[in-house]
Amino acid sequence: MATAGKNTKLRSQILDTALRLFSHRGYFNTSIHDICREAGVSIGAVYHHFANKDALARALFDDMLARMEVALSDILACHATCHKRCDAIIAFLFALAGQSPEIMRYILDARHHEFMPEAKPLGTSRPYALLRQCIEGGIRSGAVRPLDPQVAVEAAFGGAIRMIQLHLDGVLEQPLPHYLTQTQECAWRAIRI
Amino acid sequence: MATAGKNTKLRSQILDTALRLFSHRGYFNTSIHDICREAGVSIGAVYHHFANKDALARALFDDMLARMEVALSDILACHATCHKRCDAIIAFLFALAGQSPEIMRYILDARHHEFMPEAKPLGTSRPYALLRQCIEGGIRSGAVRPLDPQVAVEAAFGGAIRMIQLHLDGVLEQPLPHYLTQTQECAWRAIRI
DNA sequence: TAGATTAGAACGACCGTTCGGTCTGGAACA
DNA sequence: TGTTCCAGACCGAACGGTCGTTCTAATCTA
Repeated sequence: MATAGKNTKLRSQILDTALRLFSHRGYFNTSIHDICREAGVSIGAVYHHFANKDALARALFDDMLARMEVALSDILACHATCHKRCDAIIAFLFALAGQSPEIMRYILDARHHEFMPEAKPLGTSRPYALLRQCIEGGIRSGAVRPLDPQVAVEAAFGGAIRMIQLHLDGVLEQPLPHYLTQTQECAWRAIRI
Repeated sequence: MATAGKNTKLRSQILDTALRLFSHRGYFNTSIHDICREAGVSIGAVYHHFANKDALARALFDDMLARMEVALSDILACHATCHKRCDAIIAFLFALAGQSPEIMRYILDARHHEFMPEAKPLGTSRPYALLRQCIEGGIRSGAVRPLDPQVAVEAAFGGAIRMIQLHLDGVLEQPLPHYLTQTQECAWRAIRI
């Protein structure tokens, strides 16, 4: 059984290696044997901590989403206005993409439903709900135009997310922070009153 | 050898089936045997028309990109101002996502570098270049603020693309056309002077 | 008939998973 | 304290199945 609570050393070694390999080669191009070789861990250890390959990927995904949720909650708590919150969220996403591209790639790039059949799409996740909450607050306060919330969320953060994708694809000519101010400005102009 | 030029009946049967299966189950969850069964075609036929599974996926991808390029060129030719072009492009993308979700899914959803190692990212494709050309024209004419072109492209079309992703994930509450006007409006406000 | 096309059995390689086993630390007992 | 015992942690060879690909023969077509 996967001991969800206990964080043994091997368990996190496995998760770290899996994140690296999954995000670089993709889920289907990474075998359990690969993970074991790279992590210096036996096959038995993997199957001791995780029910199977799917469950390993899912544990990783839940981990990433949980971290993301904490960070976003924090931002909402630290900033009062919708405008400041949007700017801070985009800055955070850019920073995360710079520091931990593997996390970003795993969250954005992977087609999770291909290997986690019952996985909900990103659009129904808790972090996404926080983005929506941020925008809906702006609409209520009159800072944001009375748009459909889904349209407003994507208008506000879609550009930033796409910029991050370009960054991860190595297509961007400049380092990511170079585009931060303009991206924030466009995002706010798209939805502001 | 793959007879790239000749369009035999079987070849397009194979391509159609591959598109359907790839876009629903994903590349790695679709075997050549699956395609043969569904298309009512023999394995030999597949390997007569395509060098291997990768090449089949690549042929499909090139096909889709070519169609996309034709459609976008057409739009640029039919509309004079940047504003009208942006609106028309978003309307076209929405229409395509509604009529041929499989094409859209295959282009947007698939992680092509996972099975086409040397594939260029979408950000370097011809259709993307056309989007950029549209925006750069707007900047030159003074209709669009003098932004970095990459930021402006993503600000203009990122929201629309994300809305389409939500639609393909089945997360949208209303049918896609319901969101068209607001999406166009947000896009233009993000970049206009 | 020559060449293009289609058929499908067969093969080898890989991959996820299983399972019988070893090791270790500490609880229970004398 | 010394001994026994056990459960959780970890190991890795082996298995069964699938998949991409090959190959030879059959069939069509011009």
